[in-house]
Amino acid sequence: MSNVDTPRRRGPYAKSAERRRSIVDAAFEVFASRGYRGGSLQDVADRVGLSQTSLLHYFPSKRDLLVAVLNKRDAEADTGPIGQGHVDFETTLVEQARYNEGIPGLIELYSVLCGEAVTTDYPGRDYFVARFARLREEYSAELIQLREQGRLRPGVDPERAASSIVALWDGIQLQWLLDPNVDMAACLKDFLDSIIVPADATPTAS
Amino acid sequence: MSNVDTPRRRGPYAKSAERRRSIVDAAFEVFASRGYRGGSLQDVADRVGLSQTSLLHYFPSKRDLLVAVLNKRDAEADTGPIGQGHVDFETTLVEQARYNEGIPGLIELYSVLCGEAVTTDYPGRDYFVARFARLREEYSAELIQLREQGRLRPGVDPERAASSIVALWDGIQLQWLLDPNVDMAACLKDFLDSIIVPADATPTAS
DNA sequence: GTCTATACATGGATAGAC
DNA sequence: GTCTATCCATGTATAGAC
Repeated sequence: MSNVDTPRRRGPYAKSAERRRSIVDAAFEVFASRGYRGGSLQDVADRVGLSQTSLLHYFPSKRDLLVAVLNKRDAEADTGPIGQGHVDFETTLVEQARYNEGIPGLIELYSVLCGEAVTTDYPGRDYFVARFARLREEYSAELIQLREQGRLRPGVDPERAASSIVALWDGIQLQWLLDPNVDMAACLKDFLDSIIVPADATPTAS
Repeated sequence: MSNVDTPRRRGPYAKSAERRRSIVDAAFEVFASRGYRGGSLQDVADRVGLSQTSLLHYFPSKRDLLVAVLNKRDAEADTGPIGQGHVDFETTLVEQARYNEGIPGLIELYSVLCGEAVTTDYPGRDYFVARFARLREEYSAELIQLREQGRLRPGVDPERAASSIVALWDGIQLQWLLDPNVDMAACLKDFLDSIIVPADATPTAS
């Protein structure tokens, strides 16, 4: 609110924010490799070089830390290969998938927490429910738009196809984590080609 | 070895086997709703009406119990809608998916443990690695067979398609668990139709 | 802000009586 | 086979000194 744009005070505030960032980074790694339930605050604290209690000074509870980690995940996932220029739906997704192969930690975190999300009393459940709902809507809207351009193959249901894109992506990540030989991007591309007509196949002119 | 076929002794052995079964059943439920790491032996013991230490008499460690649960999962998953008569690859899969909607516990267990499987030092990791490898081989073989029958659509790569079938299935289960409105079987059918020509479309005669 | 000390619960697993 | 008692490790979280 006040003066976020003018970082006049370089004092404790800046340091505190940095601390928080490094804590979230550490928690990200811990949760990715051990899960939320399996990871401990002590693990996180050790990586930051802080005592477990000091860590709780920044994040009052483990749950709060998870929320922060999930937010960071969103931020990192948005940092895709392409900036904001809307190129092509299919191209964007495939490039994103290819790009993700370079950041296995992100995929690991996602897959682990997503599996845990279906358990009872899980703090991150709502996050995944909302995420899935949002992705389905977004992709569905994209597909409807493609249909209007005559690029959606006949008989394809946008809603179901949107669910399937998300599903295929999530599922292929699981396989890839357990066997890196699986070609995530290729699988995704094959599927997208089966429901979408390539852009250069129906242009106005060539 | 000795006389398994002749259940002469109805004594302690039969009872012990029954106990083991009920313990595995309870563990199945506990791991399904809380995960392996989140579930406790005490939870399991309480459901069976046994002390936690008595439970360890049957399964020396929590890890052993997980193995037993995973084996039970295989057994239950094999108990599909169709017996053993090989009808049609696509039909079999879709009916299996539809059937699974009636046993959410099985799906929940699978999804949770599968997510945990990508964490470090997880006892069930090998199980899932092997399972994925086997499914990919099986499906791939089926698709190659279909190709020989001229029922595989042109341009479809059997290996990748096999991976994708498994991936789509796993992923759609996750979504379904978090939102029952998602139509698992329909998504699977759509995808299969996009790579396989329906059986009644290329028969010898009609 | 950072720490030590500690509370308090829960976890898996063992020893040994019955 | 089943239990109680117990061990020992680990977990999250709090209190309070510095």
